[in-house]
Amino acid sequence: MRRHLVWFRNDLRTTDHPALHGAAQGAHVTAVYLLTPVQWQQHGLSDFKIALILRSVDRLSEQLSQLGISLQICTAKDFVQAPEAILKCAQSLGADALFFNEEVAINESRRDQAVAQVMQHAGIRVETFSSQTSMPPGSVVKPDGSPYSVFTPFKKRWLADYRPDHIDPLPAPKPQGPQPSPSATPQRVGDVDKSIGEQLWKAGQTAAMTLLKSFIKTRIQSYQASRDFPAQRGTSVLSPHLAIGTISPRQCLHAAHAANGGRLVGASEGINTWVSELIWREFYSHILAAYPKLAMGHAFKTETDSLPWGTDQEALERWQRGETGLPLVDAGMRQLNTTGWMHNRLRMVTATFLAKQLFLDWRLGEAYFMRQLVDGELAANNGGWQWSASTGTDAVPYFRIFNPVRQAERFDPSGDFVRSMVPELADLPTRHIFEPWRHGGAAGYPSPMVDLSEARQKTLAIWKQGRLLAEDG
DNA sequence: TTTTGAGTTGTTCGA
DNA sequence: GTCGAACAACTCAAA
Repeated sequence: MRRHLVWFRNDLRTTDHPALHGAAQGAHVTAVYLLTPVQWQQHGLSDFKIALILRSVDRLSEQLSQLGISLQICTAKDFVQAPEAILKCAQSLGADALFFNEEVAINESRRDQAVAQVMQHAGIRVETFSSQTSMPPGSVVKPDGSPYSVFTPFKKRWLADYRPDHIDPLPAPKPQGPQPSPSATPQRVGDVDKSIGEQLWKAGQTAAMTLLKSFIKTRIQSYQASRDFPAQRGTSVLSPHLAIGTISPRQCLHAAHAANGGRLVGASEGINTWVSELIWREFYSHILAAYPKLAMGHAFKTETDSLPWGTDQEALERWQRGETGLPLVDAGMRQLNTTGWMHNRLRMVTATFLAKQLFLDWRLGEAYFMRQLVDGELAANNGGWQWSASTGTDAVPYFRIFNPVRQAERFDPSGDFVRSMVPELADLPTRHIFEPWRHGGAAGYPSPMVDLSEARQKTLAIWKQGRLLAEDG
């Protein structure tokens, strides 16, 4: 019987796993997961995310074991060492072929090309699949084959190209003989303990599916109305699972459409809006695949790279610690620091604050988010930051500058979210809580690091000047 | 090729 | 308090 090796990466599940499904057709399957601690460190992957990955690999190992599949856990220093490690594993198993799902990010696809080369050299076939998005990057294009750079036409095309078979998730393969005992990841990798965030972030595909089902059953209908209020549990919070692949976007779309009688049209506002958010994720994956320069620190709008972005380390650290003196900004940053996750509305508020009120380089904010987020994905994080900084595809106009006080009044009207994250402000009445400096301040809480009105004027002036310079050539 | 319509998520100011 | 205009034109996508 043929022997196939499946390499698991950002797809830590057994259901709707094209590579696993493909490998199991008439062959004996073994699985491998490669720990790359140095790569994770260099990439600035968050401790929350690393720990969630480790725990999810353990769950995966158990699931695979029930299917009679053994999961080998190997370690390589970084991506440079990856091809050799995978080859060794394949050869020791006598594998005929290697199966895996593709990743778009630049380092990952370089690594994968190197692996494919090494394998072919050794006479081992390589078969790749796509599952990070529902529609593979590069597949949703304009009639002339070029990529979309504006979301709305992309979404229209995506919806027009939608076919049920894009959405129907694949089953887990049938069990293949006796159950091997599951292997486990180490308790610590580098400085990271596997139990970090254990209470917050439930690992594995079963937890992900439970979360999806409860969201579809009880919250998706009110998603549109409640998604912007960080004090409410209005969003799905499935992003950590999507990031590490304990659930697939197809499974999410399938569940959303099943809740609507299997149809796409005529869904409720809640379902439509949530599906739209999943399409945003697909949009940014397409964008990153079409413009690899985005993964190398370049703005989509090239001319914005020459704006005088700041690098003030002290200002950056105040923002990072959540000590800017602007309550909603600080609440968002502290939510990120303590949980690894931040509500979408606050990602916009804190990102806009960094790029437009502090006029710090948006790349510094992007990198910090990646280093902290449990759900960090290069494509979506970069897309979101460039949107906020007005440097990206289909970005917000440069003069659209969120005012964190106004945003707090609109989206945290009771002040409860700020109170929950910023204990220094917990005793302030709602009418004082968003601008404590106007009411004598609060013990232990800093005064605002910028005057919002002045900062806004300054940013508008810089952009106007930048635009004039760009026109001059 | 030209034309036309449209573009995630805001804020401020003055009537 | 509410409302419309200004912010700034520009680029994209499709007919």
